[in-house]
Amino acid sequence: MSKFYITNSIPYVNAQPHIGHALEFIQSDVVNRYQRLLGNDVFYLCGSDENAIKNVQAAEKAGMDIQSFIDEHAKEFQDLADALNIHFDIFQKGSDQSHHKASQKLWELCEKNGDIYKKSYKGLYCVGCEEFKSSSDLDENGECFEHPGKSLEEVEEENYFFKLSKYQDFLLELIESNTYEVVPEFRKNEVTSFIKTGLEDFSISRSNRRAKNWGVPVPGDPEQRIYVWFDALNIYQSGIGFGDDEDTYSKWWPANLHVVGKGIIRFHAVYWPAILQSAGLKLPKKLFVHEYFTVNGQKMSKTLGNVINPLDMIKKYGADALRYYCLAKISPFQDGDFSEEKLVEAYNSDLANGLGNLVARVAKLAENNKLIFEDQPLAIDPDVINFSEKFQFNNALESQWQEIAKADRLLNEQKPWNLPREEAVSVIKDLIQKIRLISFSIQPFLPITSKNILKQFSGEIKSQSPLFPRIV
RNA sequence: GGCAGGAUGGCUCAGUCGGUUAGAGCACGGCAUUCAUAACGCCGAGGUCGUGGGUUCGAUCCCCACUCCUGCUACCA
Repeated sequence: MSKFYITNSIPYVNAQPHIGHALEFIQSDVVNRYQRLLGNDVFYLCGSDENAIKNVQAAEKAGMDIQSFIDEHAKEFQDLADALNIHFDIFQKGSDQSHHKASQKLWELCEKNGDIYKKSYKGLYCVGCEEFKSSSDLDENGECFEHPGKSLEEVEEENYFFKLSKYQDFLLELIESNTYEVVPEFRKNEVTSFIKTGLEDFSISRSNRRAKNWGVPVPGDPEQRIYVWFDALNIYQSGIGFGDDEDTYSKWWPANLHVVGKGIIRFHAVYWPAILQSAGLKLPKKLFVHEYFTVNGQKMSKTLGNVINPLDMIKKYGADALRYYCLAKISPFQDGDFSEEKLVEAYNSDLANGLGNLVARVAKLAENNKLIFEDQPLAIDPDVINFSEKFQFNNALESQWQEIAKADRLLNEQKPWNLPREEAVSVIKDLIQKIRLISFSIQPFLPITSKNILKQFSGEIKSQSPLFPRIV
């Protein structure tokens, strides 16, 4: 048994969770549960990035004080996890004092190593938005979209920078050698080609004015706040006691796996290991990068109004149905499309007609024969192990659905309902064990369903109401 | 613009280190049928493998050009 520390990425809590968050929760939870099933000692973290300026702005817009605004939204993410039957060992909030301390400690370690220095930052400041804009935020006239006609001011301020450039060779070697492994391969290539274009130091603080006095104060400089990434990534450490509970920290760190969406790969594959190396801390082992959902073939966006609330889907179809769709019906390494129609299609064809129906027919046969099943040993199917190790959740499930089809065919061939009792019982017992093996193997994917089936197929077996009633 | 990846039946994808009839699942049609949730099983229809050239006895797979899509090309996260 070895320890396994896995992190979900840290959701940004300026809005409600959408179906994309559910996707990542589900994927990381499968790894979490799979590692536990293997017998490893697992710690599973999620948290919330709460120190960003956008949270402050979103709170102002909502007319709420920042802390309540953030707490409310963070709660929504935790509720989503609950609804999906996901249990984080910790949900580390960025506004928590323990996290503030941890971030200041990380800062001090990097500073001690000479990797933090002050430099002036020049940028275009929009008075209307009260924030700096990059060229991509501006229209063809060089003006902010929300405040056309107002030209931007060029403002200069002193900020602290992190010497990322110093770690260029180190990072290239780290990623290329898979010492810190980026999965899938094409994302790894993206990272190495990015590193090869040359790394520049990046800003890790903001003036209090720009930060609106929100966030973690820079140690020894009360005029500045630690800026987002340096702080947010550190939730992975503060959540396990960094700077506070060294025993717990040293038990779990480094992370065996960070799970992230493609949008934040650079921060995890480049900034983060550099910061840790600078601080003299251990580096994470692996980074799994997943893709995004489109909805009915279109990008999700608030303006299109096609944002799907995963809680609605769970209420209507159940957590395992949503889990199944997210895991089986899309490739983890490609954008997948979500639509309620496709969810229902998958539900009916695979869960109701496939797994659910097989369980129902075998249970009824067992009941008719007054069969008592004595437990036999269970093991994870080698295909499931093989695919799960590579995060190919879709292939893992596909392999088990082939087993389901095989069992259905076997039933049709053997026709135990026509056989004398003794022969029938032998066939049925064989099928029961096959179903139990399938259920056991899909436990990380569909935990509730798996548990229900194993419970039903133990001891005296009775026919029960359908696991997945067909949706008409 | 540069780099990377993709374009295969209605949908989602697999595949061919170039070789007689290009596969699967879903959806669809037919047959059969109860142990089962009008479910399972069997059978079937459905593709000029993005476009135009080239190499070859032969290309969906190799080469060139083009079109379209996606990602990356650093201080919004």
